Amino acid sequence: MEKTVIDIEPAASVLKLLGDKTRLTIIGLLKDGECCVCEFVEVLQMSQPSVSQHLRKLRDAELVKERKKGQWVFYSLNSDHDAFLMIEEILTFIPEQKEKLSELEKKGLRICCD
Amino acid sequence: MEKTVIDIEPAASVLKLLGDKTRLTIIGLLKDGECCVCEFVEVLQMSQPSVSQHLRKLRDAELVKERKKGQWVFYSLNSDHDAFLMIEEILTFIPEQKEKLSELEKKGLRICCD
DNA sequence: TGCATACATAAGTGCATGCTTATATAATGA
DNA sequence: TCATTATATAAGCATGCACTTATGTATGCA
Repeated sequence: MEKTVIDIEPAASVLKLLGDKTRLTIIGLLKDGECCVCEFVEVLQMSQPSVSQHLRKLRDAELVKERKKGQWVFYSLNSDHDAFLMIEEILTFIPEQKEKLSELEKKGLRICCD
Repeated sequence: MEKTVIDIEPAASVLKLLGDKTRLTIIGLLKDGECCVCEFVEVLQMSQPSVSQHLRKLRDAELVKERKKGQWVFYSLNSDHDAFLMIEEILTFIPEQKEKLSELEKKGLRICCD
């Protein structure tokens, strides 16, 4: 994929969205594939409405896509976004988040979403 | 320089600071060398106190260093910061800001600070 | 049909943020 | 010494933001 220059204002908007611990963790989790809302709630140890509201911001900015399957909604990174490469690059600087998901599995809490 | 992993929380803090049009522009300008406050004021077309307050946030986070020379204060990127490499990487995705400085010079407004 | 589950949305609240105006500090130069 | 220039800081204000609680919506299943 070709590296695109992102204007200051949209770039700042994306960075602002990433500039929140919760959302940065969400994006970090999505690096390794899609997740459903209930997984975020478990991993982040936050209320469901709070998580939903963060996801809405990310979706409004089109940083993530949603896929509905049954009663679940799966979120994933939107690789078509202008800032996708920048986000991927940023994610190389933060710790792997998928470990949190495997811990979930150990606890048997990743029961939903299949 | 060795690439360091930055924990989620400090990473989010840095991204939050960059997630503002004004501060992102300031950091972009500093990529090409140090600038003094009056230059920022001219380039950004903002009030001096507002610029100073943004610089203070960047300085409090140690993203930038200051150097006093006469009545001027020159700011520069702090290459010792844990997030320096990440910031440099992010800057490769946004437009060059130094053009704004050369425009200043054309206008003869980069008179101070020598 | 009715209940449970997964998720979204709305409304309210407290705190953070970015600006403005006014003033302080510090260096320079007449 | 006094005015000027460069910068910082303080206080006030309007807006934004992240949370909570309460409720709405949609799907699945007995």
